[in-house]
Amino acid sequence: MTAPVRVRFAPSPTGYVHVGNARTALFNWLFARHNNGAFVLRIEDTDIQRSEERYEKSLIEALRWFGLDWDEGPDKGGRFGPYRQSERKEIYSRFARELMEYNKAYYCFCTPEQLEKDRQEALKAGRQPRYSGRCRDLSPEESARRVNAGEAAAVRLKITDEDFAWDDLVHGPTRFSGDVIGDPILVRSDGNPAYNYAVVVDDHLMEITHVIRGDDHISNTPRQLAVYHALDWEPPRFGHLSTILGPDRSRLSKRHGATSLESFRELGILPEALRNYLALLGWSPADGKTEILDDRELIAQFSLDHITLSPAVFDPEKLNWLNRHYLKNAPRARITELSVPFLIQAGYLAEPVTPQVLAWLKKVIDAVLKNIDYLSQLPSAARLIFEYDLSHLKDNEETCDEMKSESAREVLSRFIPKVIQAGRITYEQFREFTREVQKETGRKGRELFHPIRIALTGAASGPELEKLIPIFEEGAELRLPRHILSCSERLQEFQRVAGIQIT
RNA sequence: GGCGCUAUCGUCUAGGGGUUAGGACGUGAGAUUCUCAAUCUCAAAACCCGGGUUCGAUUCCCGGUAGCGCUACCA
Repeated sequence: MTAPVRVRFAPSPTGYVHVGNARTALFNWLFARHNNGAFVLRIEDTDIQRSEERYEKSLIEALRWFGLDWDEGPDKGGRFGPYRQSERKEIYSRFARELMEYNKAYYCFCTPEQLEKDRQEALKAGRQPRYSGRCRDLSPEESARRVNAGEAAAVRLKITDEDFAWDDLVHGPTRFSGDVIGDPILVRSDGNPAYNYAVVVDDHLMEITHVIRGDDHISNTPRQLAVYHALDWEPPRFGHLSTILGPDRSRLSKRHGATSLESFRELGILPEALRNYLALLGWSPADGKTEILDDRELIAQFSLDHITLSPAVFDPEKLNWLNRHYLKNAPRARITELSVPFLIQAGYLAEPVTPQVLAWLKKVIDAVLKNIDYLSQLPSAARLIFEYDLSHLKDNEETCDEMKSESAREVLSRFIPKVIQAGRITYEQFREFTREVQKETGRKGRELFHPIRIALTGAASGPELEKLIPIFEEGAELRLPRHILSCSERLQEFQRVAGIQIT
């Protein structure tokens, strides 16, 4: 009987969650869920000031939006708490003291300036720039005296290991020579624990069994192994994930554009699309072919065996493709609801959004959804519904040419009066009118519909008229910040601007 | 400088000592439609370089190159 799997995600709250971190979180979550294990959220906030506590809130909110849930964390507790590093400082100093008692750690009084000087000299002499060990053999009495005298001191671990080896969950057997690292800092002179020390203490005490993290931590692993060894603790299994790169093959960062959970949310990317995409970045399902996987499939199929070792370039186009897929397949009611804030922001809707407006909006979404990659594109895709703008008719080559043609004027001069006279029309009536116009003018197909489309929408392209006409007619009766013009209102306006003569 | 990680279409990847090197995004062409899109069909597109091992290497080994990471009292 093996111990139950316990994994964790341990971000520091910085105000946004980078996709690289989001992917690490996702992989841990998938691994935990696949193995029916526990997923722990721990906040690494030792350096965060009080004023920045709100960051934790937004971090948790972003992870929730992303679709992850955790079994233990600062917001829900658990029997291994507290789950904030800032609340665990006594724990770190307790083990540091223990280590010093056993002579496995010592006070270091070197100043940062001194250390920097050592470093430069070592570099110049072509030596490895690691800690010299100056304070390593100070007597306990002298150390105590200097600390009592108020001298600033950090705590360093005494490295005794020959080398460090572990069987990496994704890279396989990995080995580092012991002489590449100097004695690492455990506790900084300001009393805060160093990262490589705090994670070890936390991971051990929280009984973490598998540490899945970015491969930038590979060379930190020996340091952490040294701490496990000194404390006589059994280390967890480590697995290191490759980096996510930007299109220029440098590490993906904010300067590459939308790279945080928050920014994808603002763009109107669906969390399930992002989950699917990120899961595929560095991992592939066993058949090597399936691209679209929901959470159930992701969890069922997830395995550390199929992790790619090489770094992956983040491809927004493929994310968009997945997002379009999920957008089209999600329940319309949900997408409609999600789209409301974007349309309010554009000034097309205002609170309160009544059930009638929502019902109508569903039709709008239905008409324009296939034209967009993500929800924030909705206002521009639906613009020709909310606004009837003829000002660009003349500078657009396509519409301009169209309007000049004899056949277009012929079609419209017959079509427009029919609609204006009828007032409100249904799509069936519209079809009747177009059939009549067809009979009267002999124009059909593109020649018939294109001018009508331009007259009705002010644009040469857009959703099917079959969908637009009821939307215009029903929209005209709604109370919206901006009145939606009905078909006949549009055509009256068109007549005025374009000067179509009615025969 | 030292140490480490990585290397298959433009991109994400599957595969693996003998394959027509598979899939997806994107791209191009065609079909369809009142238009754009969506959809469907088809197409172009890859094993970093050099040396071993081997009957045979894209696959295994070594080296090079390139990219990335670490080399902190950052996390």
